[in-house]
Amino acid sequence: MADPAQLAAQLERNAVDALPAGALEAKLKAAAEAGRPLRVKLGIDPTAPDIHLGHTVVLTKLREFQDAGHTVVLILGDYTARVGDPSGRSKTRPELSAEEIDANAETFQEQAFKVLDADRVEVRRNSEWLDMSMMDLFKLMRIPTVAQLLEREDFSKRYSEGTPIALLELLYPVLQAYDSVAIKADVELGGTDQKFNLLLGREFQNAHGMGQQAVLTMPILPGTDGVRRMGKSLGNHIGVTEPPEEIFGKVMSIPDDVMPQYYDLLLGAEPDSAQPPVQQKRALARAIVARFHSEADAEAAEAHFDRLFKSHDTPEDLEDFDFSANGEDVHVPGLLADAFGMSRSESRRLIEQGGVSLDGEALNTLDLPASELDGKVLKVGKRRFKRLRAS
RNA sequence: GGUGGGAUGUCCGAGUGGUUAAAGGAGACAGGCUGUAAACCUGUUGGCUCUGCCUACGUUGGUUCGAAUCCAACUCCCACCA
Repeated sequence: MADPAQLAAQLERNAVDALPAGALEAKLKAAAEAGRPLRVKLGIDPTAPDIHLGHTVVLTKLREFQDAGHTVVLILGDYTARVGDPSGRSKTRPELSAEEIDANAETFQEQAFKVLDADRVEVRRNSEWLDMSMMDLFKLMRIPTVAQLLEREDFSKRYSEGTPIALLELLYPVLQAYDSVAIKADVELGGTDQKFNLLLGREFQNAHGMGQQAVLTMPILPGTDGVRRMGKSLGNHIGVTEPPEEIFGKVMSIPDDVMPQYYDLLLGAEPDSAQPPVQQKRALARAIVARFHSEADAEAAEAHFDRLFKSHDTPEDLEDFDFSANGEDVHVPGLLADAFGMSRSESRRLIEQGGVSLDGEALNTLDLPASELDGKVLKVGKRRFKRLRAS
């Protein structure tokens, strides 16, 4: 095992906070001496079914711990998901059903293993210990004070703005902090927005007379809009299970100025500044696709991208859309609506704006005979295609 | 429990009896430019059998030729006081 100081420095690379100073190194040292692996905690609430690149920032860091011989304790927050983490939120989260959460937890775990080494993970669900009696809960609720909880930026902001804060939400940090007690965490990782919760975990461990975890916070990856944090509900995410072409395309659409962050946080590398920005971004997109799929997929995705946006060809394997030809003219807005899942009014607008084409020719009529449509490529906007088949 | 304020389209937010499918902004989408970047210009942004029709301003009912706008009840939210 490497020298603790060196390893600590390596593990703290690109972390925003490593608290308290020197704690990680001390933990590593103690572990090395005792000859036991550290228990490194990450809690994820399965509020959405997919893991996106934002999640992988912290997962990648966990992987580094694994590679150094430590154990990752992945907590699927099935119980806390029902509470709803208010971190960075300005509104109360909607309530999820137990079934949704369960299904999400399944896929989450599966997808997390795209980054983590499955052999060195202990997967737990926090319902195992959070489904406790009120008496036990009361004991936990004595630990933090209201002032302490309200100190948190998002709470204090909501409080002073008059945005409602459910009592339940105030309880969230308590539950997460108790997770650390339950699994005896040595280290806990999270996004910078988790700092308060992670630190509260230390306090809880102390109150339970156990060693306090070291805390490591990672930067938040911006979404494809380059502004807000990546999140599924914000519609700016790139999911790790998305098809290669999708990932490639989405990466190509991020603003240039967040490229260095993507490089740093996802690849642990820097862009080749000798190259023009487009080339830097292509290399980034290739690397990300290769990571979650394969080199071959990355190449194919790039070729696909070029076909679409460089040579403006249609993709090679596009989906068929069967429409019924009954002798009468086909009402194109209806066809579009059925083929692409939009409203007829929306289709009509797109046609009027020249956003719809048939075999590359802009469409300007609303009704066409089936023979004019059969076998042709219908294109909507820049990237939605279907091949029409009369039936 | 008392008093006062509020609920408008994806979001924010104007609008206090008629020309309001509802100002403005954001976002989104489409077209131009381009590197599916940014910036910028233009257009669109409830639905439909689309030069018209239907549905919409918390819910229900009422006043009126006519209501998002007035009245009543109800639901929910916020603030202050207790």
